[in-house]
Amino acid sequence: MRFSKEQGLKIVRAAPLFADLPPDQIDHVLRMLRLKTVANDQLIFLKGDACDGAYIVVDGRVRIVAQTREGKEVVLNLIRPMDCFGELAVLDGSTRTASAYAQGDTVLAVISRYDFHELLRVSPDFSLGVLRTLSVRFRLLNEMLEATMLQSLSQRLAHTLLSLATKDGILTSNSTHPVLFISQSDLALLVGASRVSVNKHLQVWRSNGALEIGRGSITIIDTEHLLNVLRA
Amino acid sequence: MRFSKEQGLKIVRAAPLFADLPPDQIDHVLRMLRLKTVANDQLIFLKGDACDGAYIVVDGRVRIVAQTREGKEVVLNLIRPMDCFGELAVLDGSTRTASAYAQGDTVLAVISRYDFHELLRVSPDFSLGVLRTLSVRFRLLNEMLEATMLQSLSQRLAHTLLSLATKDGILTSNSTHPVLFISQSDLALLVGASRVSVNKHLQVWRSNGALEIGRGSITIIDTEHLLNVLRA
DNA sequence: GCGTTTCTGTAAAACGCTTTACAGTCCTAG
DNA sequence: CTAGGACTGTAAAGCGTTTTACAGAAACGC
Repeated sequence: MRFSKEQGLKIVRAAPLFADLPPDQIDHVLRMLRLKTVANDQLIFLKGDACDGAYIVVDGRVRIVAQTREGKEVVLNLIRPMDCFGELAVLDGSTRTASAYAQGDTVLAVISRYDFHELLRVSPDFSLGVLRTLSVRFRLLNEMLEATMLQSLSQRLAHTLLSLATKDGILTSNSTHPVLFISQSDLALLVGASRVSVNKHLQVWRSNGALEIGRGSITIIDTEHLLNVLRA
Repeated sequence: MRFSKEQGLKIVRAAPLFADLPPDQIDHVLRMLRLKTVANDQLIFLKGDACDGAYIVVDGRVRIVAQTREGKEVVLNLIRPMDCFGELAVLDGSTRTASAYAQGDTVLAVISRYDFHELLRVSPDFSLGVLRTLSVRFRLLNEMLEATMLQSLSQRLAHTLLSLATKDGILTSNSTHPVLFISQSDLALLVGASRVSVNKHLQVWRSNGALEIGRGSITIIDTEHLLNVLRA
């Protein structure tokens, strides 16, 4: 399905992938975008699949996931609106390095592999954007690898809580403390640990007054305390 | 210092980074390469450093390393002759994501940040090479992250042994079994574990007849056995 | 309203890895 | 020749995490 002109414009203007495009190329890109809606928890692509195209999240979220045959699972990345995913496989024409699932009902913009390469060919500005996107993602991945190899679970947990707070934290009217709407099981998937141990660490921080824990929500009371965990 | 014409030619022809260059650009690139020799274990750059340029290993090896203040350390990558490193920081103008040390006396070819960007500007073929190099490294990093998060130590060990065998394995005249010249401590750094636990696993495989262990060397007798560990 | 599912909170046992410690062997430099 | 350093081999204790199990509370569907 096609995007309406205004929808399309919003995407091309706001997505970092297109940030370097000069105005006269916007129309060209706009015609390449196809709309795709995905229901909650639905598969978008599986690790090892041949690639069809690159995606930009328009609304909702996408979980990039690695999993074993036995069902063990880790969330490698959470893609939020206006960010793209799946561009690596398009770029090098190889298979998907991980699987992607919709988290909540999600709207995607798709660029076919063919159009993506066409764009790369005609627009050096686009190449620049791709390169920048790729390097950002590279640094993220590197940071994650370092964290899992060198840091303790409590450090990784503190880090993801703080990072989630800046990205998804919601400030309610009557409080200055950011609230995260995430289950402890989903948190466990993000840090690559079991729910039980995640809960243990959260309990410690709750008793310290650093957190408040609700059903499906975590309120960060003492940011400084979590930062100190990172420095430890 | 400059490379001799023949040295330079060999590098430009053999390095994957330059694989896409048309012959008429080779001379241009050749003039950009500077020679740098580094003694064993000497620092090349430190994580967080501003970037000076990108490197290609000509002779010897380079360890890409992450480390904590307390001295805990992991080897993220081993760069072998004709492969490049440090190109990410050059590309996005940011700081080094990890530290680099020479492993053995090592010869490097350096391209300054300025020259690198000049090359990117004038040569789409070079951009292609950079993109390909980056995507290969990306897949490697991804695989490593997945391994550390989802696989057991024995699986990671088996994987690195097999991968080292194909890359550095040496076949002696009287045997068809590849020999790795690496200490168990260095192996431990590669898989991100302690020497003691690495030794334990190696002992198991020795008693299975899958390995032979020497002082500073490991001979892989039964490749199939290690492959089965991976599949388990 | 009632059963089902989802989520949190605990507890106990089991597991794997690290740490620490030490002995033995090989290698090398003085 | 000998002392020191690098490397392997082991053993035991300690630690953090996973696994398993279960209970209670909240949300949901019908």
